Amino acid sequence: MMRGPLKPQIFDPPRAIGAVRHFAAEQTICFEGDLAAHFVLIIDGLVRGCSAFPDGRRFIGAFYAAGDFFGVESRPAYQTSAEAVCGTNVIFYPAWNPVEAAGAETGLTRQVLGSLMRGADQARDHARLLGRCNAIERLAAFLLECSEPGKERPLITLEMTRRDIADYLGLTVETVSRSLAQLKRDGLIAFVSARQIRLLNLAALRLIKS
Amino acid sequence: MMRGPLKPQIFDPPRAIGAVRHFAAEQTICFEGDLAAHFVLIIDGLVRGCSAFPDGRRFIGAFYAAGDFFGVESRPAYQTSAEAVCGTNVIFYPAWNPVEAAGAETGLTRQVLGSLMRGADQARDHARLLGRCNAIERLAAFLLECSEPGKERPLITLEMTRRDIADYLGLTVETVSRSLAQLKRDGLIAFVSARQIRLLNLAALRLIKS
DNA sequence: CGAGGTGTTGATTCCCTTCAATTACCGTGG
DNA sequence: CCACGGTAATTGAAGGGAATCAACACCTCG
Repeated sequence: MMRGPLKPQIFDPPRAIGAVRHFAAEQTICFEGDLAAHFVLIIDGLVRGCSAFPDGRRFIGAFYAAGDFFGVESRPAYQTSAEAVCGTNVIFYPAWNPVEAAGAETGLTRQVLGSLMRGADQARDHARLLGRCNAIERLAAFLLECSEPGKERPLITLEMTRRDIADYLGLTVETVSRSLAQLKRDGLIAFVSARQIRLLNLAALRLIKS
Repeated sequence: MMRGPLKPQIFDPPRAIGAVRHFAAEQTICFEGDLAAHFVLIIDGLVRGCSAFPDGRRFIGAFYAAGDFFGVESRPAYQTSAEAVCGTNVIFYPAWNPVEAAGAETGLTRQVLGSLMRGADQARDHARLLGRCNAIERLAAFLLECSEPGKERPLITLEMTRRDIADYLGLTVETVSRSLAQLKRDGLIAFVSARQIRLLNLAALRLIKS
């Protein structure tokens, strides 16, 4: 999450289908259950991978930012929907599958494979967070995820709503709001605005996240 | 989860390191943080992939059964420990990495790739379950996961303890016990013993799982 | 300026956890 | 074979953290 725009060199344009395509905020890029004929590379913007329950509950499995791939599936259909959180540019590629990819040694294949493995790791971390951490710990982990590494007191800009954050962290919007308020009270973060937060104490946040 | 023993043909013995190795119940097969020099194929038995928090909490990210691979990592070290739940036989292979694998088109590569992708899907499903489902729903999903498909009223044998189940579902042992008791009261399952459960109504369980 | 979505805060409820006690189970050894 | 010990599992009572319900504040944009 939270990366800058990509340089065109790594797109592998010859294999791309069509040019860069733009999606406005809240537009769906691919639908859960649809045939996964393509996978997608994000050039810039932010995408949420989400799935809906029959009764209206929603869950966001991951946020994807510039340089991330999504839509590489082990089954014929997309397992989750992908929706633009804000204005987002992407490139489509023909569906990737292990059998043919194992033979073709291209830069793109390597990138997709690496992305797959990192995605699996992240999903496992996410499950761990949701399985065994309380609200404060989830928020701390989320804020750290959103921050670029290396900065001393990073300023993070949240493109997503509190509802998105709640559906990502398995909480309610109220609990997200209250937990952020507590982190502020404790002096670990400061609000520039509701969507802009400065992390004042990375060490303490990492400790909470555990 | 819950598969029978494997046929030797699919092991790809030429690439295996050493012969089949046996691990007794509760033995650790690989340690979180250790250098991931190998990945592992399970021949028979059951393995839990788990990670511990500094304060003693534990989380089980997945159970691995015959035919499953684990230990294929995107980083140099194992992200989770792997422990035998019961007596388990495994084969070790030299660590797999995307770069070399992309060139080598072998049966094993294909299998590992497929396993990677399915593992990622399962981790996402798991996160969804932990993020947005209550205790009863988690148990229903778990029982369905443990049952072999196709059977009308499957009898499942749980090799793991209630603690293992709790750490997999992000609950306490007490809540696991109580939720199973409720499913029994509702006539959806029947206990042969604490570790043997018959699923009496798959349709209802699937409905709960949602 | 007003409208509507977004976010925060307060009061109450409820589901799961925690703490505690009892029961069931299983291997061991008399 | 059965008594014994220890772990595993169940069940009960009480407490707590997040959800729910409700009201209000804050932007953003027409």
